[in-house]
Amino acid sequence: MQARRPYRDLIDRLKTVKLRPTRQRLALAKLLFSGCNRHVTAEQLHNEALSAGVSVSLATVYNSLHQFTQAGLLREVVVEPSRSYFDTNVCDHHHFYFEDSGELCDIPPETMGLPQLPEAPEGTRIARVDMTVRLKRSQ
Amino acid sequence: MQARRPYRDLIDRLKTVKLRPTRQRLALAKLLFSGCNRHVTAEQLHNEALSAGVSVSLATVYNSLHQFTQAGLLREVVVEPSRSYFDTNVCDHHHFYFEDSGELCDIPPETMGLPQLPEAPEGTRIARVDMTVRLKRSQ
DNA sequence: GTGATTGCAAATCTTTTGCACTAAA
DNA sequence: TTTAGTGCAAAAGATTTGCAATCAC
Repeated sequence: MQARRPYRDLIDRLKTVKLRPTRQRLALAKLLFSGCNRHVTAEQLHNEALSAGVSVSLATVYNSLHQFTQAGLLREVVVEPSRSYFDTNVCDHHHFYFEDSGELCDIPPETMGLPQLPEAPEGTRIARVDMTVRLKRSQ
Repeated sequence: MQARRPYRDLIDRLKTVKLRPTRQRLALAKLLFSGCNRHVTAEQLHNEALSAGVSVSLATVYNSLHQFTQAGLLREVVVEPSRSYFDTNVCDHHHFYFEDSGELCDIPPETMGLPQLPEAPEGTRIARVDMTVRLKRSQ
């Protein structure tokens, strides 16, 4: 049933967060949100868009990624100095980071207990907890 | 007792990790290791050195920070895209990150239980676990 | 139409690099 | 003296910005 109006859902999704469904945003949203959860860098997404025949500038990719993040559609993950990943899974969860390949991957929540969190210091509240389990090839 | 040979300990510390105790490395080591544990960026440390009347180039600060890190004297902490912090506390521990000020601070280990870790995937081993509790001003 | 969005190229910021010079052993 | 370390200035990445052209409403 979706076949006849492939963009309707994405358009609604963008409108809901008050972003105009432009050609570029729609194409990027399609790449990001039509399949499984993903972890992408701006550069990767830009290349994917170009490969898919969508002409978007890298600046617009950055803008869109930040707008999507601000709107709660994406989450920014910092694991490396000087390269940001954007995660389409915005639920509470943590990451494996493969140091050898630079690949990022969700940790299935059921494989780890909830960490016992410390209290937030006076005058602050916890905005988010990020945990990264850094992996290396064994031996 | 240390007063008469203020640099002896630092010199030994550098020699132990096979780094020549040059004027610059000693000055940086002094700033980093003479007081309490610290979290600094390259830029911060460079400014401190200049303020202390030690002439060091920023390139040398970067080199030294990485050499110290490789030698296990420091630990690199990634909490922000495109800015690295270096932590003089190399024991297992986690961080509070004050998003408003960019300040980084150790979480006292006794205030949080050890998280139950997931198994490392086939063929990998856990190199390190980084947890960052991101804080915002409350209300 | 009009205000939001885009693309481009230039600017910015952090970090790294190449290489001649200097200093530690 | 010999090799490691330093400083500088230039290069490299990733990201951002300014602004005229374009597009969604």
